[in-house]
Amino acid sequence: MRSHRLTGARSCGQIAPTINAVRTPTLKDVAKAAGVHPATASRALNPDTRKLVNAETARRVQKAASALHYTPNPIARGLKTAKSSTIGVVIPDLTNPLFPPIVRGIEDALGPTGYSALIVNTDSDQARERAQVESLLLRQVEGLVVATALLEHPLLSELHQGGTRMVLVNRRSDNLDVSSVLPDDAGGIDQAIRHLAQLGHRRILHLAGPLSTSTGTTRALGYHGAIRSQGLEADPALVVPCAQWSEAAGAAGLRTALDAGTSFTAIVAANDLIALGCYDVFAERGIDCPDDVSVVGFNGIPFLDKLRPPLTTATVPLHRLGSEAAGMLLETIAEPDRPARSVLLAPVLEVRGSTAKARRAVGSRR
Amino acid sequence: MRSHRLTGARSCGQIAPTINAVRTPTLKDVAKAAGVHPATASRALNPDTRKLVNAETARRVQKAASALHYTPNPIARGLKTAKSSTIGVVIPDLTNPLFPPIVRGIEDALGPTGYSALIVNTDSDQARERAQVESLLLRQVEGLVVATALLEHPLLSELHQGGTRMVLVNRRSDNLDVSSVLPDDAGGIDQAIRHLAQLGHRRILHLAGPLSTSTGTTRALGYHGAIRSQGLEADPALVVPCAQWSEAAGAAGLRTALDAGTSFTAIVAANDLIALGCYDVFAERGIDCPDDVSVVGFNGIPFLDKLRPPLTTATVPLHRLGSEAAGMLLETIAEPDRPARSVLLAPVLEVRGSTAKARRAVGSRR
DNA sequence: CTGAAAGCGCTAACAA
DNA sequence: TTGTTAGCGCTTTCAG
Repeated sequence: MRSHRLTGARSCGQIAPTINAVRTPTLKDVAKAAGVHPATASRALNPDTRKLVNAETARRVQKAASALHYTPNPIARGLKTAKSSTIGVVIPDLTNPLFPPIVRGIEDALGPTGYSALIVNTDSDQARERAQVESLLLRQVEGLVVATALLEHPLLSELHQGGTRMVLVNRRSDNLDVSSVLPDDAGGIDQAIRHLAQLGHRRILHLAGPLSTSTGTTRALGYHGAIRSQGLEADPALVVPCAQWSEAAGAAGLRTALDAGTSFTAIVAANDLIALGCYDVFAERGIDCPDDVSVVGFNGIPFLDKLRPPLTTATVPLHRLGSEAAGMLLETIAEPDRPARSVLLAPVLEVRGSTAKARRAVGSRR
Repeated sequence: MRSHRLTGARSCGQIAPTINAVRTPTLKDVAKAAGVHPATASRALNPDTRKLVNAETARRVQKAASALHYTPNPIARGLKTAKSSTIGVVIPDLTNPLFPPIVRGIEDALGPTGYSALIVNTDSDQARERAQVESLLLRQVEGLVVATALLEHPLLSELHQGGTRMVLVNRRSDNLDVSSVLPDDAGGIDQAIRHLAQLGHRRILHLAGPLSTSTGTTRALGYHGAIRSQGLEADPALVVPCAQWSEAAGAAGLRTALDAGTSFTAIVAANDLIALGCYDVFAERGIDCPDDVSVVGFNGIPFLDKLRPPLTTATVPLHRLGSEAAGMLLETIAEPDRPARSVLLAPVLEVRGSTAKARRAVGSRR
C-alpha cells in the first residue's frame, strides 16, 4: 500500500492538502528538523523521558514534530519495547446482545490512552478459545479482558501463571487471583424476588444459568437466600438449571419444569435470554404473561421494553462493566504487582409489563 | 509482561508443560537449530519464498520450527514489510444491533487468513471518524471495511486518493470507485410494498432514512418505483425523511406525518429502528398495530420476532454482508489493480404480526 | 544534558 | 540454493 496519511487539516479548517501521499515522517525527520539527534528527539517526545532533556530543546523538538505532523509508529515502538499498545478482548459471541455494550465500554475507556482492542469470539468452545487467545498473544497483546470465565477454567489458570495480565468481566473463576468487574448477582436477584414477593408470589421458579459459571451459581445462591429471607416457599423442584445462556436453553428449562408438574406463579430467569426463551414456551402452551405467570430477566439488554410483554429485568450497567474492566487492566499493566481486586456493580430492577399480581398457579398438576 | 506462550499441548492431549515462561523463540533460534542462516530459515518458513530453498533444507527448518514451537513475530514482520495483517473496521456504533452480525461476518471471514480486525466507532461524528481512521492508519492497517459511508464523504475520497484500500459495506458513496457489498435496497422495499398491496393497502407512508446515505435514497427511490408499479397512491406527503437511523428519529418522523394530517394505512420504515420508533408513537397515541396501521421494517436485526407485535421486515443477510466485504478487501489488498466491483445481497421479506389487512386509515384529518 | 551505537525480529537486496 | 549485509522506526544503554 502506498504510504499515506491524513493531516486532519480539513477538520482544522486549514488549507493544506488533506492527504500527503509522501513518505510519512519518521523520528529521524523530526530530529533533523529540530537539529538534534534522533535519540534526543525520542526522549523529548516521550512523556516518561522528557525530564531527561533540556526544556528548551524539548520544546523545539515538539514544535518540529507537530509541524511535520509526526506521529510515532507504534509497530516500531512495539518491536523495541515488546509492547503493542493493544489488548485482547475475549467474549463468547459478539452477536449476543449482552456484549456490544460491554465492548463499547472497553473501547471508550481505551480510546484516550492510545490502546486498541482486538476482539475474539470463542463461541463457548474451549479449543476455539485456546486458539483465539494464542493468536492474541502472538500479536503481543499486553493483556486480556476476559468475559468467558468458567469457575473451573484451566486456560485462564495457565495464562495467569504464565504471567499474562488479565481482568475478568461479568464472570469470575474460582481460585484465580485475578481482578474482576462483576454485576452484583445476588443483589440483583434479591431485588427481583422482593418485587415478586410484594406482588404476592409465593412459589417462584428459578431458571438458573449454567452452574459452571459464577453468574449461574451466584444468582442461584442469591435466589435461595432471597427466598429464605422473604419467607417464600423453598422447593428444590423450583430450581431448574439451564445448560446455556440462551433462549433455547431457557425454553427447554421451562418445559422441563412444566412437564414435571411443578407449580409456580412467577419465574426468575438467570438472564434475559433465558427469559426470552420462556416467551416462546408461553406461546407454545397458551400461557399468558403476566396474567398466568410473571417473569423477570437479568442484565437489561436493549429493546426489552419493546417485547410482548415488556420484560421486567435487573438492569446491569453494562457499558460501565466494560470501561471499569479496561481501566483495571490498564492499571494492572502499569503496575503488575498491585494486588487483584474485585468491583461489584449494582443492578437496578427495571419493572415492566412481564410482572403482575399473582393469580392462579401454572403447572398445578401435582 | 513476562514473555510467555501457550503450546496448545493440553488440547492435543500431550503431557508437555502447557506454559513456557522462557523467552519466546525467534527466527534466529530456529535457524541455529536447523543449522542454517536466519535468512534461509525465513525463506523456508514463508510460503511465498519457500520455492527458493532446497526442499530438504526447508523440511529441516520446518521441523526445527515446530520442535521449538516457533511462531513468527508479526510486529517484527510488520515493521519490515510495512504490513500488519490487520484491517480496520469503521462502524457508527457497535451497540446498534445492525452491526454485530456484520462484524462477526468480517471476523469469521478473516479468521482463517491470519488477519485481525480493529474496530472503531464513529458515533456518526465526522471529526471522531477522522481521528479514529487516523489511528487505524497509524497502526498500519492494510485496508478498511467502512460501514459509515455517506453519499458525499470527503474523508473517504481523500483516503481513496491517498491509496488506502477499502471496501464499503451496507452503504456506498457517490463518485467513489471503491468496491462495496450492499443489500438490494430497492428490491427489499419492493417486496415490502407488494406484500402491503396484497393486503389491500393503498396509502403507504414511507419513513425514509437520512437522504445523505445511499440506503436512505435508494430505499426511497425503491418506494417510489414500487408504488408506481403497484398502482398505489403516490402522494408527496407520504414520504417523510428521518434525520437519523434511530428509534427517536423514526418516532419524530411518524409524529410529523400524523400531525400534518396525512392519512395512510401502512408504514414502510427505512430500517428496523425507525420502525421501532413507530411502536413508541403507537403507544403514545393509542394506535393499534396492525389493526389500525401495518408496519414493515428493514434489515432483520435480532429479536424482532419477540416484539409487540412481531415486526415484519426485509431481512438482510448481515453476516454475509460482513464476510463478503472482508473477502473483497483481502482480494483488493492482494491485487490492488483489480477493478472495483459491487455485490448486491437480496433481502427476504419475513412476514410477521405487524402487517395485516388494511382497515380504516389513520390520520384522516384531511 | 546530548550524541553515538546497538539492536528489537524479521525480510529483501545482493553476492557468492 | 544459500549466506551476507543492511535496515524497517524506535528506544536504550553507554559515553561524552
